[in-house]
Amino acid sequence: MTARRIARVLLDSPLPQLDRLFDYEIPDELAPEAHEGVRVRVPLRAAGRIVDGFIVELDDEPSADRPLSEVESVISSVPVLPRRLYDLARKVADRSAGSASDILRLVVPRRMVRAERSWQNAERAGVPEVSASTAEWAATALASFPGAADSLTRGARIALTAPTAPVTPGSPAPGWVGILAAAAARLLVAGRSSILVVPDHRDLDQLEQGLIAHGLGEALIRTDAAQSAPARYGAYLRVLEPTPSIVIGNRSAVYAPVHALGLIAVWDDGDPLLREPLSPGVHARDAALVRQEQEQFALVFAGFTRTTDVQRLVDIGWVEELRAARPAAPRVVLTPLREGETGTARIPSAAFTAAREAVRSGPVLVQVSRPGYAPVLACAECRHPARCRACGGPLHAGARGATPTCSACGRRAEGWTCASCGGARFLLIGSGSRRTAEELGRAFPGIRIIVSDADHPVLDVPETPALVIATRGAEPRAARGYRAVLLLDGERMLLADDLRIAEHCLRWWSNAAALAGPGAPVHLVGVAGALGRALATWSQPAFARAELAERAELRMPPAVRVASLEGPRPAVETALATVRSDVPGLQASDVLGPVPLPTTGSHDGDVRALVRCDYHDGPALARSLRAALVAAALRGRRSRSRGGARATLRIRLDLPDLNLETQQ
DNA sequence: AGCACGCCGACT
DNA sequence: GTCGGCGTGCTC
Repeated sequence: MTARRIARVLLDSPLPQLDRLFDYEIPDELAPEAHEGVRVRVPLRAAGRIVDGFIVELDDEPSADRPLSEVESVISSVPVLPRRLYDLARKVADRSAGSASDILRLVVPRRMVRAERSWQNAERAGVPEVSASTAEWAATALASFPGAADSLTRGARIALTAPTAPVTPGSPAPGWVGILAAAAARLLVAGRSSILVVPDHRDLDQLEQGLIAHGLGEALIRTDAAQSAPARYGAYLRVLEPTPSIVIGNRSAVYAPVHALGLIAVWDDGDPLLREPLSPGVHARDAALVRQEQEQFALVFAGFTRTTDVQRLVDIGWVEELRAARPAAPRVVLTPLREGETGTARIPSAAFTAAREAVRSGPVLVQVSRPGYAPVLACAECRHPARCRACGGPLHAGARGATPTCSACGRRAEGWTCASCGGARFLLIGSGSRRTAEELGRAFPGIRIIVSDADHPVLDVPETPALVIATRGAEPRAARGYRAVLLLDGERMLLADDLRIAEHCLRWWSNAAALAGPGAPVHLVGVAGALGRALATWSQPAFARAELAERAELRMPPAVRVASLEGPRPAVETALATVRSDVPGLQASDVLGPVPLPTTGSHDGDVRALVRCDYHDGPALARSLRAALVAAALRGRRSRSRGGARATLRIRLDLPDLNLETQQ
């Protein structure tokens, strides 16, 4: 009996029933290349096709044991899936009831032959140098948080509120960039790598510029979904090199298999962009926490605000709070809105005066809740909301006198008449950014007006006088800070149908307030109470703690974990039965629904149920959901072949919210 | 997804 | 005795 070489292969398939390792024999001619971590093509006989996969491990076994198929070919001899990355993907997938290959697809780029060849021919860069001046700068910057350097080197889990001013006076890099850059520099000196995760592209640009400005460009690797496929693959090959580096990127960068990981920093973890929209929908914060359980590195959650998710970790002692030696806060002025004020009076006179004063010396930021001109229209006769004739969606106007357009389907409503009274005239309700710009333009003659929203974002504004009207999240940066910030429409923002709206508003306002220059006033208009006080006293962690206590009482996330199950009613009911018997800790009140899904076309007649549980029961819930998903996938084929509806079950774990309507 | 296998009824 | 339809289960 002779021994044969076998490979355990993870298949690149989204099918839940294939999410395990398959054994293949390695034919002699492939043996020299078939290392651990390489991409291979293997036959799946029962499926009658060839599929891609990764060799996760190698082994020897006697030939006679069982018949095995052979590895068909080795796609590339570069080991792109290190064992520790597979282990991480496995753990993250298990925690979220997803497939390991769904995680790895986000991390390991497709092979690009030319990029691989040029990387192989390029000279290996040595260990990146950190100049004495950079090391000294980093030490000084970190000193603004007593104990930071020690926490970073001992691999602590940290939550911190970033400074709104640059860490070095006069530096072009914002304070948050300075702190993250200094932390990465500190670890690079110690020969360790860092991963800095930010929500969007603009953050990435700023971070990249800041790192280069502080002399850390040599170690920098940017990973970015907007890169070309060869550039992504080239960057990934650099990440794999056995030298310390600083990887910056969006949510998927959290998995980067760098050498000697010393730090993962997640910036502004309340931004929804940090949650992967593709199944299984893992948040970068959760992925970082899982990773921290299997590797020894410092984990930093930094922002201008505090999410209830991170505050929960602080409260249970899993994450420690790192405080600035001299906490600096923007100068927030709570400005009430008097009854009966209309038009430009939605800006109270105190805020108006502050803007007039401030705009003489530079840019003033005005944050509004909605883009466009008039976001809502109503019948001038009966005041009923104006609706689209085709789909019933709400109408809005792009400009004064323009034909109304449906906000849901985009159709133009030529010759609109009111459905309830037949009236033909409508009123413009509310002010979007363009209408606000028009109003302010009249009030501030001769002052330049700049509008920035999600569709037409402006990244930077000059230091010259200007009124900058921006929707939340689209605020441009002003190099030396805004001379004043006006946060309008707070009341309206708080009306959104979202159970976490107060937390979100505090994040939007904090992020805008952080753009104010030193001593510049920030007017929060029309918001009082605990929320207004939290911004005014810059005490977001205390607000998050109070919010979390309320959520714990109501058994809402993040005090508990929540899963959603969607699909045809029988599939959801069957899965719920599985979950009920597998997770004994589940209370009857912890299963919500099933209720019919709003009909969106593709899944007509589907229902949704929510299941919530304590963190203690989370692993059992994830395992049970996974089993239900595999069972549904096997059963689903049968009903489909009988001509039945798609029997697929869709499962998500760790929803941010219980709200059934606003969940995507 | 796509293929094999096995059970059962209908035909040579 | 054996051909083939269809439901079921698996994929190294």
